[in-house]
This record gives sequence, C-alpha cells and structure tokens, in this order.
Amino acid sequence: MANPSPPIETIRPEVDQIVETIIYLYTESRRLTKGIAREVGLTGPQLTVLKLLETFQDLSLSSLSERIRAQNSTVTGIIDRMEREGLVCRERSKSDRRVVYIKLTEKGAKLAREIRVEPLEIFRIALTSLTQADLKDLLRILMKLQKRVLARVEEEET
Amino acid sequence: MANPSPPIETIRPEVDQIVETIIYLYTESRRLTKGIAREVGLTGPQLTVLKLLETFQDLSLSSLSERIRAQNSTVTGIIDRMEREGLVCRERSKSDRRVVYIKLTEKGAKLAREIRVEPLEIFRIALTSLTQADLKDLLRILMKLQKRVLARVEEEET
DNA sequence: CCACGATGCTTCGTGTACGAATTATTCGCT
DNA sequence: AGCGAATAATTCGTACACGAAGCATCGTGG
Repeated sequence: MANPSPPIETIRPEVDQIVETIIYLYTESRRLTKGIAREVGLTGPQLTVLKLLETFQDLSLSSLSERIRAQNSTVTGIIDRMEREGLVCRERSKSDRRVVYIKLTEKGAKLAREIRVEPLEIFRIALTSLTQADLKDLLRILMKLQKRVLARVEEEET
Repeated sequence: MANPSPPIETIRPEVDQIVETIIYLYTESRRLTKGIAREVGLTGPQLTVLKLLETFQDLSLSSLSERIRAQNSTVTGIIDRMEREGLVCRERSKSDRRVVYIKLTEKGAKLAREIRVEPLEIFRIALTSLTQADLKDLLRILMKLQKRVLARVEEEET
C-alpha cells in the first residue's frame, strides 16, 4: 500500500468535502423518499416497512427492526400507527408465543402495489448512471472505508 | 463517456451494496458521535452545536440550522434545552431585531474545550487512512453522483 | 421439573425532526 | 409615510428514535 497517510492538513479539504457529500446524499435521498411517501399519506419509515412486507409476506418485529436499522421500541411505534390505519396486522407466532409477525392487510397490500417507486430509488438511479469503472471503484473504496470503521468500532467495544 | 448505463439487472448487486455501505457509514458515525456526547452528558446534535459555536463564537439560529441541516423549529428546541442546561445563551441582534444570536456561556465554553473529539471524527480518520489516489477517486465519483441527484431534485421542483 | 437466564416485544421518558401556523420585524415600493 | 411581501424565530402537533425498565415466554442445567 503506497503512500497511505499523507499529512492530514494537506488533505483536510478533500476529506471534509467527502463527508459533506455523503451526508448530503444520505439526507437528500431520505427527503425524497419522504416526499414520495407523503403523496400516498405515509411517512418515510412507513413506506419502507410497507415495501419490505410486500417483498417478504411477513416478518417478525425483530427482523423488521434489523432490516431498517432501528430499535424494537421504534418499530413498535411505527407498526402501532400502521395498524391504526389498517395497513398491517399483528399475529402471534404459534411455535413461539413471544414472537409477533407483521403482515399486510388487503388495504396495505393494495397500497403497496400502487406505489411504483422503491425507497432510496433516486439514489439507485443516480448510481446506475455511473460508468461500470466508476461503480467498481466506488464500491471498492467504500468497502475499504467500511472495514476501517468496523475495525474501530470493534476496538471500541473491547 | 463510454458505456454509461449497462443493463440495470447486471449491476443491481453492486448498486445495492453501495447504498447499504453509505447508509452504514452514515448511521455508524452518528452512533459513535452520540457515544462521545453521552460521556459528557450531551446528545449528538448538542455536541455538534457546541463545537460549531466554539469555532464561530456566535451564530444566528438560522445559520446554525443551515450548518447542521435541520429546520429552524428543530434547532429552537435544541437551543432551548442547551439554554436550560446553562451551556448557551440567546442574544437579540441590535441591527436586526428579528435575529437571535446563540453564544456559549462560560460553562459551555469550558465543556467544549474539554472535548477533544470532533463530531464525525471517526469518519474523517478512516478517510485519511486511504491512499491519495483513492481519496481523489472517491471525491470525484461522489461529486458526480451528487450532481446527478441535484439535477433530479431541481427537476422535481419545477 | 423447575429455577433462572435469555429472548421478544411493549411501555415510558426524553430528545430530535419536520411542516404548518403565528408573531415580530424589516424591506421594497409607491 | 405606510402597505404588503419577505424574513427570523417560535409554537404546536405528529412521528420517529433511543435506552431503560417491565412483562411474557422460552430453553437449559441441575
């Protein structure tokens, strides 16, 4: 690995700009998802859940929270509100009565079919407009970055 | 621009993984910031505000919300709680009585000095460990991506 | 078989986060 | 001067989002 760490002052602007850009991309794509959701009377997270349930038929609350990277307590609230709107229903597992499965109701399934756009779709469309080479490079570098961060996180947890 | 858009199915996995990774990097670095903040009895956003005010001495509420990419109403709440804790104070501008400047109190300034780590620091450290070439490539591709998203956003607003 | 730790979900308290409505002030225009 | 649009901040209602505590259920070791 040649020239791994140049003095930090010289690359500070680049680093800051990269951080800025990633934050922009993340927040903007969330904002756009929210906009799509609003058109059908949903919130961002609710749209995400709806589309997930359309794909997987049913999911336990835990696996749902894992997929959307949120705590169980957060997802409980989201499901509460969606249940109130009649979009999903809870169903206790028969094999393990601690587990609750979340399913789409007819109304929920119908709504899910009406929405053509996936969450984060804009992000994905922008990505597919890159060249193959750029895509490969981007993925490679990001994975490298993720590895560094992961290492630091595990170090933290010691 | 050679080979700009290969069929979407072939690159779907790469695209999804890139999205996943960016989301991971964003959420993880926020989580880590939050952890640092907790150690001194602050929340993530409060730490960000504290460090910003340490750098700029004082900022109007609007410019503060612009910098942390949040709505005025959100920042009003954050400042309310920080004021309650005696970390900052509000001061009406004399030239324009609509404007409120936020300043650190003695207590706030002292706390800011005690915290060595910047928000998103881990992110930055990981970035500086990349090679110069990787950094340059990453920035170039991300900027391209941002341009595409921006175009789409402006198109939306028509 | 049964005590006990682990697991799955909910509840509660607090802190963002947003958008719409409100208030106070400023600025442009006539 | 003075009316009306624009701007700065706040208030309000709703929805995440998290962590700690609580409750029910499961699984295992003794």
